[in-house]
Amino acid sequence: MSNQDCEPLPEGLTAEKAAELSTMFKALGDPVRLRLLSMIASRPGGEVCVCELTPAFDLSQPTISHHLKLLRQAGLVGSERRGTWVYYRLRPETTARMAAALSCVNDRHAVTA
Amino acid sequence: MSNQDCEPLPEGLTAEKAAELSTMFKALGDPVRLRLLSMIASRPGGEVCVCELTPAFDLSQPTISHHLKLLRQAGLVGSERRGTWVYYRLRPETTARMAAALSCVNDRHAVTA
DNA sequence: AGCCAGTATTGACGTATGTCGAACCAGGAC
DNA sequence: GTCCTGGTTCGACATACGTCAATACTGGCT
Repeated sequence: MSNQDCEPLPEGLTAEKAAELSTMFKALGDPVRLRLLSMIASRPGGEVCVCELTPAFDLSQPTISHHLKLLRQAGLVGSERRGTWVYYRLRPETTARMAAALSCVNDRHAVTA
Repeated sequence: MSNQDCEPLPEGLTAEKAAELSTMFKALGDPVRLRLLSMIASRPGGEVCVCELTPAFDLSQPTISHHLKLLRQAGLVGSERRGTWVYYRLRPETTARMAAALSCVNDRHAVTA
C-alpha cells in the first residue's frame, strides 16, 4: 500500500477514525489474543478449531473463549460451527487496515527510506 | 517487507514476543493515543511541542502528559526538552515492527492476493 | 532572588479488563 | 430419549486503566 491511501489529515486522524482503529489495536493489546491471532493465521488452511487453541495456554477454556470473542468483535477473526467443533478464521481485511494505518504514520514521517 | 521476515513459528508467536508486541499494540488501543501518534507523525519536521497537542483534546493537561508517557514507554515516540518546551518525535522503528508483524499474519494467511 | 509558563508526577476516583468456576447450550453417539 | 464432549455465557472477583485536581518540577525572564 502506498501513502496515497493516507488521508489529507492536516492534524492527524479524526476522532471517529481513531475510535474505530483503536478498537482493533486494543484487541491485539493482550499477549494471549496476539498469540491466538498468530496461531489462527499461521494455519495455511486458514482455519483452526478452538480445541487446538485452548491447550496452548495455561488458561481456562472460558477465558480463551472470551478472548476469541473479543477478536471476533474487533473484526479480526470470524468463526463457524461445523458439527461439534467451532473453527476460527482470519479476516485479512482488518489486519490489512491496521497495517495500512501504520504505514501512513511511517510514510508521513518521511523516514521510510 | 516480505514474509521472509516471518519466523518459522510452527504454532505462532512465542509468549515472549507476544508480550513484547502486545505492549505496543496496547499503547495504540486508545483513541487519544492513536490521535496523538497521528498528530506527531503528520509533522514533516517530525517534532511537535506538547503545547500544540494538548489543546486539540477536551482533556486535562496531565491526562495528555500521561498518554504521551505511555507512548514513550511503548517505544513509539521519543521526547526532548528544549528550553521551556518538550518536543515529541516518532520512533519509526517501532511502528515498522508492528506493521511487519501484521504483514506476517496476512502473508501466512496466503490471502494477500 | 522571585515569579511565571510549560510539563511531569502524585493521589484519588470510577470504570473497564482479565480471570475463574459454575451453569448453560449444541450436536453426536448410544 | 440419556449421556458426553466441545463451546459459550453468566456472575463474581482483583487488578489495570483513563481521568481529574492538586502539587511539584524546569527553565526563562525580570
